Amino acid sequence: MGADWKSSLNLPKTDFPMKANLTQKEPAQLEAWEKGGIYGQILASREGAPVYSFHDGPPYANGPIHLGHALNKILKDFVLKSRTMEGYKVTYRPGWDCHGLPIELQIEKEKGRRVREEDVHTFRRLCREYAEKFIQAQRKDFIRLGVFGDWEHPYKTMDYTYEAAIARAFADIFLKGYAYKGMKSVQWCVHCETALAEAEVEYGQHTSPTITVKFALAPGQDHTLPQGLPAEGTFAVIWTTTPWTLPANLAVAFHPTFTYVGVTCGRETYIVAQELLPAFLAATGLQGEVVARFKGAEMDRVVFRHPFLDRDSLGILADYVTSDTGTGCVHTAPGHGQEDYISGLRYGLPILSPVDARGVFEPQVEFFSGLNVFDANPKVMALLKERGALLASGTLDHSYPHCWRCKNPLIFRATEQWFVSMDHDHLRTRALEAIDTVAWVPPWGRNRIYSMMEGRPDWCLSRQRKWGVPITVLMCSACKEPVREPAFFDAVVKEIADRGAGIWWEGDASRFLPPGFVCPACGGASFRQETDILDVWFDSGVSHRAVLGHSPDMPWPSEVYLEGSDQHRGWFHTSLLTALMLEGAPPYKQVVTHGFVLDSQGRAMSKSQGNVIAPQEAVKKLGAEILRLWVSMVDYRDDVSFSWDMLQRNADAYLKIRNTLRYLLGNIYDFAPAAAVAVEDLPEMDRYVLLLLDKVIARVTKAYKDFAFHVVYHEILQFCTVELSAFYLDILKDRLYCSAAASPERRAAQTVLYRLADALVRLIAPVLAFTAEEVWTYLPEREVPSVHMALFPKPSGVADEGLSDRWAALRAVRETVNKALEEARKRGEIGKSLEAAVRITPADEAQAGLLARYGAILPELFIVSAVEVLPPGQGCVEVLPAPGEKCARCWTVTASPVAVEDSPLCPRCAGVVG
RNA sequence: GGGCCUAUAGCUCAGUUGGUUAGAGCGCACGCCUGAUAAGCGUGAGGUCGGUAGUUCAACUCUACCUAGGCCCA
Repeated sequence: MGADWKSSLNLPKTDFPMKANLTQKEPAQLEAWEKGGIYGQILASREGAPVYSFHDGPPYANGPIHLGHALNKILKDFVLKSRTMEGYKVTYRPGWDCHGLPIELQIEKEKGRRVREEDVHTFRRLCREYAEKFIQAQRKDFIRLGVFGDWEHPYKTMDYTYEAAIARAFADIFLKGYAYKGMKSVQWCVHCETALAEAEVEYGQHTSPTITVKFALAPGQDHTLPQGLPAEGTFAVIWTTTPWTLPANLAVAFHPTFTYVGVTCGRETYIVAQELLPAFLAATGLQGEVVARFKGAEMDRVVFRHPFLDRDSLGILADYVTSDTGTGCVHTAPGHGQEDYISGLRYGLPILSPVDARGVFEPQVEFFSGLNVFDANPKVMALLKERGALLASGTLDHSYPHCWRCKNPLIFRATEQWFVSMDHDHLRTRALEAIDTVAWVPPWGRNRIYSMMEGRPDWCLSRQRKWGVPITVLMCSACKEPVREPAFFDAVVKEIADRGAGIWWEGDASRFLPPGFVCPACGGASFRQETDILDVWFDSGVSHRAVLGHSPDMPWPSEVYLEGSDQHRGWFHTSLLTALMLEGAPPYKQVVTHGFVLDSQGRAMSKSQGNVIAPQEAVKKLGAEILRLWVSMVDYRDDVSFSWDMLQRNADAYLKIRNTLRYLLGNIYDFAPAAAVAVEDLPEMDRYVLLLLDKVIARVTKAYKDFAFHVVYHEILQFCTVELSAFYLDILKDRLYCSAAASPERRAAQTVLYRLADALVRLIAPVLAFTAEEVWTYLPEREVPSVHMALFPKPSGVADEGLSDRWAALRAVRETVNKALEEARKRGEIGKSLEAAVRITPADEAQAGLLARYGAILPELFIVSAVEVLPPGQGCVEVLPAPGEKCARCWTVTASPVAVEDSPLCPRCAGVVG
């Protein structure tokens, strides 16, 4: 037995645990951060630094957070932390969207419908409490993810000050002339006498009457008729399941590309889609001869006559016309159908809807006034029959919308609503131009929002609901003109700021008018107040104004908006519109979007599919850090997959990074940065590694800047595994362990290890927020108490001078040697590589020159005991058992052992211990 | 049905303006080490680049269509 040489080695030493124990350590770290006021400290450390304005898109305060929320907030945290480490002062004030239908519905479900109807103030209080409850729950979960921010002072769209900002924004838009009152067709329950949102509609079987009706071609057409179609005795034939909507008929729609025929049956000629001709003939029992054949496009603006009213009905074109039922000619009543409404707008038709809230025809309606619409169906049919316009009738069982509460069938009814005009002050044009001044990440976002903006109708702001901010408009009872008195709005907004938007329902809003105010238009002194509330998209759409521009740390506009790609239609869209109306410029310079979280099969997560994974569960099982690492791993610009399997594999990657850092820490336990070796005095391999580090620093910091976090992940992991663990650190072991502790060569290695640790911990900090902080406390020196207050690493600035090329060539040789060693190992000739000596025949002079130049360090580089380089030849590597004796200290096989204390030692080790 | 988008090894990503045998890490298999040890090292096996048709001397890369999936709209 030789002496205990192991104790003479400088083996790694660190208390930094190999096992992360994240699920236990993270809560402790969070507590420490909170106790130390980390967020405030970071801001304080950036006093006077340039400001990076960041504005949070508010999640809806309804239900616990899901993976999509986690993805979004973690991405935001990457941005916040990385921009901070770039040296900016970044304030993060999270927000919540609180008003709106889903919460109303939830309260109605919990407390019953009466609550809403009986007392608006109680109802609103319940909604407010509900939202607050989920804000607290979501806030807790967001904090748990390691997201830093001003969680004590988030913005909530139901805050009185925020509600006042909404009302102010509406007032400004209104006073600038963007808002107008118009008609829109909505789903309406005649029993509940209310408009219904899409979420309140239930589809169920319903039996409707069907009628086939002819519309005569109007005499004296401006249009050239298709060839073969008689100018007289010709009819377009429509088919409908809602006879009662015929009094509101204003058009007949044709599909522009369908083929239509004129079929002559007796003295009359009927226009129907060719494909539906057999069905038409079967239904009517007619027989006929096709006399004309033409495209639907030819019917554009051809005029027909209403079957029983003294009114024209315009031929129009529409893509939604189908050829599976009916006749291919579609009865169009813009006041009674969604598609009809759109067509009506396009053709400039009035939105006629002569039906009141109870579903009763208004007095001016000929034949049917005072009748309930459903009761009117048979009467309409009778009248059609009387006029000879009814070609066929029957019934149809089909899916039809019903009220989710009273279960009665719904109707479409045009009602008065407030709109934002897309044309006022060229709003649409300016929006399109503004889109091109914004940087969209990924770039296709530009096209997406552009085409939406290009095609969208006027923005309907009205909601016939209670949980929201009222449209604070007063209208003259006499002439119906809205009041445009600025003092009125000032008074309303002030009152809302003090006591909340509920004040609108506290009696007559005329109290906000200046004393003695009369209608400027007619002199009337009596006013009626608007009862609608604002679309919640308006609430969040003005967040830039409610939140930004009030303090120097959060200037308007935001540098970036970062949300899911669905927000091209949502928040990005509405925010842009409000900003252009209010400020004349977009509220963001850059828009970053992420995709949706899908399951491992690439399918959407849904309760019905049972493939939902909760972020809370992932945090509980593996820790927030692993979830954060997952976010950084995937390319979020597409949809991202999530599965336990993936997360588990990610935990392995985490351990690789963690262990690499642990090894670095373990080998600098006796190193003081003051003892660092100057870069120019470092061995070439050490300088080469610093060069590699510089490249990683450059690539990673650029990736952060470009929001390309998955590049960060892959760069770091690649660097830790390939460059460090498998190459540099493996080779360095001999030097670190066996050299004299304070020897220049060991100090050189430690200089590099320290730099590596210091740089890596900073580079990973935005992603691995917890682990980086843990590592930070183990560094021998740190200029700030938290890694999150630190800056990204500066490059060492090592000059290349051919270094990377030469070392790339050396590493190629190393690979060949490894293959040869593996073969020898397979033959059982060696175990570990130190048992081997290699003999290299270079392939050419160039390689021979390279190997000659580095001859002295080749054994170290290959981790073998001896290397012999022969004259250039066919390029091969031979592996032989290394001749000599195994050094008892460093395990290298040495040809010239020295006996020290009965042990054979290599000359180097003999020198070190002697 | 329309708009936008995605599809490269089991997983996550690379693949520059079309140009040799499509790369990496993880995972997997086999082996080594036992002085990073619930660690470390080495070697290896995995892909007809979603499918079909086309443009081209040449296509993972360009075009069209199809399939599967996602978001938004209807």
